[in-house]
Amino acid sequence: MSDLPPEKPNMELSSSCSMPGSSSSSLHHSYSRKQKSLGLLCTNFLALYNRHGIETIGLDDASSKLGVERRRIYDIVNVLESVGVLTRRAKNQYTWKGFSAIPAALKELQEEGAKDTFHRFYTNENVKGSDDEDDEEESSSQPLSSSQTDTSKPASSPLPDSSKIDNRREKSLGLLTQNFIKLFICSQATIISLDEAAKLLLGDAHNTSIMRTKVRRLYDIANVLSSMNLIEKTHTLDSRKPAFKWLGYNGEPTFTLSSDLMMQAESKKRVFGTDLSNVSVKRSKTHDSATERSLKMKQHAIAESSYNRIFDALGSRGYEFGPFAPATGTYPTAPLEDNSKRAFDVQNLVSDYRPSYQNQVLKDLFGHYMDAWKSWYTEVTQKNPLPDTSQHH
DNA sequence: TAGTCCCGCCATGAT
DNA sequence: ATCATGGCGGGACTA
Repeated sequence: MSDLPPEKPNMELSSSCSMPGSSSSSLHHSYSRKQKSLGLLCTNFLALYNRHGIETIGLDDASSKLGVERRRIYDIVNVLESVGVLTRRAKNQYTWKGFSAIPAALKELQEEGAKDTFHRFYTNENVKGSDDEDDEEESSSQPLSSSQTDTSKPASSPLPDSSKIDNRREKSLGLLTQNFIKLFICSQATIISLDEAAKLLLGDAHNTSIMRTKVRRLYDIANVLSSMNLIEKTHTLDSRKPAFKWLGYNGEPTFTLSSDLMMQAESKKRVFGTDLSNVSVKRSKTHDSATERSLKMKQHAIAESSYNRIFDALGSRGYEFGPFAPATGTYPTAPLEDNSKRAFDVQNLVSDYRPSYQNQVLKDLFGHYMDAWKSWYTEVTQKNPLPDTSQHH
């Protein structure tokens, strides 16, 4: 008893229509999906915990501070953990590792994917109209030990259970995230559409249903990975289909609480005299220049292993290979703007359970933001003379 | 219309 | 049994 306090969601949508114009429910605030996106939530999550002093994170704490159901926190935490940013410490508790842990995690994934000639999709399954072969194991740190790769089941036995757990783990968001990332760092692919990724990760499971689900999951993953700036949304060069480009770890980006969250705090209590409305440290991002550094781990030519084979099999239509090292900012294509990034609609949204903490936390954060921003700006400015293009007066 | 992907039911694992 | 996790997919939103 700690949940479901505020409201009992009946079925149906509660916040009826969004149709502007007619009707006269409320003044504004059309329900916007964006402000509830996993990506935005992740950004807020990081803004909240990505700073010195944070050592452990409680799921309840995160849940209440961010004003979302626990379920969503699990989603975020799972993918963050798969990249090393977090580690599960105990029930309800995670240890913050920070972005500095990403490089090592990526390297491990890279090696992991390189070796281990994925004997993936030994194809076919049997029984059950649904197939779905996904091997790959691994998780933390172990010198390879293919663990218990079941697959020794034929014969007679409805499969006891030994592999039942693996089955679950197999479909976990965390593992999916790692495999998704491996697709990029263990091959020359630079741009991959979620559709292709799903196909690749699945063993060619034409099953539409499974595909759909997998893709949904990939969207979730892509959103949080995007908010960390590890990937970025674009389109495949050829077909204009939406896809994601691997950016790699380029240093830790700056995170800012979504304005609506800030607004909540502000409206509740103007702690700060001046208006912080125009702080918008946002917009920075590491847009273009990010490319080059990403090939950091690209020098491993080992990739030609099984992955490439898979890519071949599917035909190289969708992806964007980058066999040549993009010397310096060699962008294969136009930046594609899309800067829309996350949206910060500042409207409304006052509901929320436990408004308590907010103020306090946010207050803290602001100090942090300013610092973070300043040091970031300084760093960037020094590292790169910043010829011009600085839209700051 | 084709993409996105939020929402929360409910199976499953931990206690 | 209760509580913690987290698959999963219907179908509402968006572009």
